[in-house]
Amino acid sequence: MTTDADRAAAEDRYQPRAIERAWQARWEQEALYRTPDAVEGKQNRYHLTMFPYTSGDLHVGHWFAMAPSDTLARYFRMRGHNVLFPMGFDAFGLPAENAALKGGVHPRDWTNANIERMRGQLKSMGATFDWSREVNTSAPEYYKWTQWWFVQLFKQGLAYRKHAAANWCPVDNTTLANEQVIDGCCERCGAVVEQRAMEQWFFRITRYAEELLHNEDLDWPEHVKLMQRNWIGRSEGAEVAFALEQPAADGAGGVTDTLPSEVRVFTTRPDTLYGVTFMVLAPEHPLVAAITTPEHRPAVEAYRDQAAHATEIERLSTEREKVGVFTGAYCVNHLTGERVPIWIADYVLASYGTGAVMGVPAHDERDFVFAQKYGLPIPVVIAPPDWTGQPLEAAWIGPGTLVASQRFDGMPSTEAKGAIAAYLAQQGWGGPTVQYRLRDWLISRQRYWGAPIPMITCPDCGLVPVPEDQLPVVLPYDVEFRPTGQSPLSLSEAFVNTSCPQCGKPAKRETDTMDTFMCSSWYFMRYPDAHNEAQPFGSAAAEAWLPVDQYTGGSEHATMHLLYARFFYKVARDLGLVPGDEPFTRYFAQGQILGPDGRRMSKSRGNVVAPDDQVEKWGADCFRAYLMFLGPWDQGGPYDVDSIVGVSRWLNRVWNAVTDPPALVDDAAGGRELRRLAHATLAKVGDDLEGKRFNTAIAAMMELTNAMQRLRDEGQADAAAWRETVGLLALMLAPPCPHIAEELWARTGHGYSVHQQAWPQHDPALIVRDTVEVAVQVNGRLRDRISIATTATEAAARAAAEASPRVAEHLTGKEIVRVVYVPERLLNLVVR
RNA sequence: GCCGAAGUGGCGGAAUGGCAGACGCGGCCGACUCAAAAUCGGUUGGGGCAACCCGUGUGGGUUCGACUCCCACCUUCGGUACCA
Repeated sequence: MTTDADRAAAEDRYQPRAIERAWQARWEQEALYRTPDAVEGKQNRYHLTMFPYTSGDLHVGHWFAMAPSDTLARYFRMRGHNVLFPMGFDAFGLPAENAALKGGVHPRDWTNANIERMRGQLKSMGATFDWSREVNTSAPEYYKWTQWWFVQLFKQGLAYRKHAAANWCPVDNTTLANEQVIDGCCERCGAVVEQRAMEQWFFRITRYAEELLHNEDLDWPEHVKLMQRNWIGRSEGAEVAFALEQPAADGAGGVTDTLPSEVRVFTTRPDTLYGVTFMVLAPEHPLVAAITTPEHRPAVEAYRDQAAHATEIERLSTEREKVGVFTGAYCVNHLTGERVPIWIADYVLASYGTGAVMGVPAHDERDFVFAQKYGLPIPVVIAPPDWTGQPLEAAWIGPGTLVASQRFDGMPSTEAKGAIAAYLAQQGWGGPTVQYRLRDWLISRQRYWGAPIPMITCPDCGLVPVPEDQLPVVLPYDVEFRPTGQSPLSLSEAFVNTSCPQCGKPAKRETDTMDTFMCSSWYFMRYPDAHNEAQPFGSAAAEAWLPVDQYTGGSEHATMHLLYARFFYKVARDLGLVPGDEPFTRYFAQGQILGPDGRRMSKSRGNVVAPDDQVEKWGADCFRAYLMFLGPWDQGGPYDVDSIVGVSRWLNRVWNAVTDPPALVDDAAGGRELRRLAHATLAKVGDDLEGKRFNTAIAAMMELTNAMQRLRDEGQADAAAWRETVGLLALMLAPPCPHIAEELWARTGHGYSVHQQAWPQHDPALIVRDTVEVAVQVNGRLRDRISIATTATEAAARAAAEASPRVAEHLTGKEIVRVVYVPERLLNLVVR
C-alpha cells in the first residue's frame, strides 16, 4: 500500500527523459543557442567538432567526440565569450552509392533521410549547436562553393590534370579508393586490384609543402604535428645528372635516335657519389622503353608487366627479395667518368624523387643486397672508423671519412655532402635540392555521389572552367550510377553535352566528381556565413570568426583532413579571404571509444552500443557525463555498459540533495567546511574543464555530492552554506549536464536560464584550511600522520612529529641528520 | 623495420618529484522488504592476530623521497611501409 507521501516522493523522482525533452523544447523555441556574429562586450570564440558523415545512425563515437566538446563550448560561454559551436553533415561519398546498389534507394534520398534522422539524434544530446548555421555538403547551395574553390585553385595554377594510376577492379569494372582495397584485393568482390592509368585532376599541395611543414607554433598535440611532418617528409640532398651513353651509330633497331642526353637521380647521400656501381630506374620510368637494348627487351618487358600487375599485393611484404632486370644500357658518372649499368627494379618508386636511384652498395642496405645478388662491385668510399681496407660484410650507412673519392679524399662525410653537391652545381651536373614525400592531391573520383568538377573541354579552347555565375554544375538526379567502367556522369548525354563558355561551340563537361575531402576542407569557413548566396562567405563573417579557436576530432584525420584543410586555408589567405595563416589555432585529438570487449565497435563483432538506447535508459545528461567520466578524453577506451550506473546514481543523489535537503538551520556546525569544499571543487572543476580533464572534473563534483549526502544523513546543515553550495553545483553542472542543471536552477528559485549565467568566481580565502594532516616519514617510510596548523613552521611540525609515539619509536637511539619539510604535505626525518 | 602513445587493485581510472589506488564499477557485510529489484549505510590492493612487510610491465640508476626523472629491455595499441 502506497501512501500519499510515497506517491508524492515518487512523482518527484529524477526522471531525466521528461525534463530533458521539456528543456530541449524550450531552448529550441526560444533560440537560446542562436549565436549572433557580434555581442556587445563579448569576445567571439569559435569552437568546432568534426561534422559526421551521413552514415544513418549516430554512433557512441560521435557522442564521445561531441559531448565533451559541447561541454567545453558551454564552459567558455559561461566565461563570457560569444561562442560559435556549429554542426553540419559531410554528405557526399561512396557509402551512399553502395547503399543505393544494395537497397535500391537513390543516394540523395538515402543521404537526406539519414540527415533527418541524425539531426534528431544530435538534438537529443542537448548541445549548444546553432542549427541556423547547419551545412550539408551535398546540397547545391553548398557544393556550388566547393566548385567555386576548384575554379579558384585552377586559376591559381593549383589544379592540373595528369595521367596517374588509379586502383581498378577488373571484375566490378570500377575504380576504387585506397580504403576499398584490402590486401591488394577489391573489398567487395575480392578480385586482385590493378593499377590503371587515366587522366586525373590534382591539386598542387606540394607548392605549400614547406609552409605546411612548419607547424611548430600551433597549439596542437605534439604527436599529431609530428605525424604531419613525417607525412610531408622533407629530405635534403642533391639531384645528380648521369650522362646517358648513346647507342652505337649502327645501333640495331629499337633504340631511338632521340635519346635524351642524361638521366637524373635524387640522393640524400651525395657524399657517396664516387661509390656508384649501378643505376636503377623505376619500371614505369619513361626512359625505360627508349634505352633498353634489343637483347634485353623481352626480359625488361616481362618484368614491367609483372610489376604493373602485382605491385599492390607484393608491396605489402617489405622483406621480399630485391630483384631487378638489366636494360643493357649504360650511363656515365660525371665525377669518375666510369660506365654505370642501368637496371630496373620495382623497389624504386616512380612517384618519388626522379623515379631513378643511383646504386651505392657499400653505403646503402638495399643497394648492398641488390649488388650481392647480381654480383656488382661494392667499393668502399666512406671509411668507417677503424676500417682497415677489408671488404664490408654489410652496408656502412654511418658517417666516416671519404676514400677513393679523388679530390674529396680525407674529408668527413658530413662535410662532403655539401661540398660535393656544391661541386655538382658548379660543374652543371646537378646540385643541392630538397624532396618531399608529400604528393600532390588526387581529387578526381570516377563516381556519382560527389560534387561535379566544374570544367569543360572545348575542341578549340581546350580546358575551360565553368564561369562562376553559372555555378553550380548541378549533379543530375536521374543517372545510372551502377559501375560500368566509366564515370557515371559520362553516361548522361544531357549532362555531358554543353557549349563552350568562351566560343559557344559544342563542348563536353568533365564527368569526374571531387574527392569528399574537398568538401570538408572548407566547411568550417562556411559556418560563419552559411547562407551567403553571393560568396562562399563574406569577409566580415570571416573576420568575426576565423580562424577556429578550438577544433576537436579524431586523430585518424591527422594527415589527410587536417593537412588538406591547412592547405585550403593558406590558399584562402593568398586570395585575401581569411585572417591569419592557419585554420585551427588549437586542436585536440580525442581518443577512440571501443566496445565493451575492448575492441573496435562493429556490427560484425556484435559489440555495438547504440547511443539512443543509452539516452532512453539513463538520460542524455547521464550518458554525456559517463562518456566524460570513463577516462582521459585523449585516450578513449572501452564503453562498459555496467559502469554507467555509477553516474546515474550520482545524478540521483544530486537531485535528491536539492529536492529533499536536510533541515536547514542558521549557523549550524560544518557550514564553513561545506563552503570550503564547494569553493575548492569550483576551482578544480574550472581548472579541469579548461584543461579538458573532464573525468577528474566529474569526480570532484561527485565528492562534493558525497559530502552533501553525509549532511543529509546527519539530518541538518547550515542554511546559507547549503544554499550557496546547491547554487554552485547547479552552475558547475551546466556545462556537462545541461538539462538537470537547468531544472535544479529553476527549482532553487533562480531565473531562466542557467545557461546564461556567468561561471562563478571561487573565493580563494575560503579554500584555505586551518589545520592540515601531514604525513611523517622516517627515512622515507611513512610512520604516522599528524594534524597541525596549516601555517606551522618546520620546527613546530618537527616537534609535533617527535611527540608521536609511533614516530618516536623509530627515532630512539638515532641521530636526525636531515629534515625535509613540505608544508601541508609531508615531513621526512632522515636518521642515522 | 621506423615513428608515436601507453603499461597502476578483479575492472575503468586518480596522483607528473612528497601519504599510491581519489572518483566510479564489481565484490563482501548490513538496513529497508514476505521476497527480489531499486535505494541507502559500512567495507574492500596482497600477506600477517598484530607491530609490520610487500606492491605502479622487467632490470639497473639518480634522490632524504620515484607511478612520476635517467639508461637498457619486454608487452600492447596507433601511424607508416622499400621515400633513395
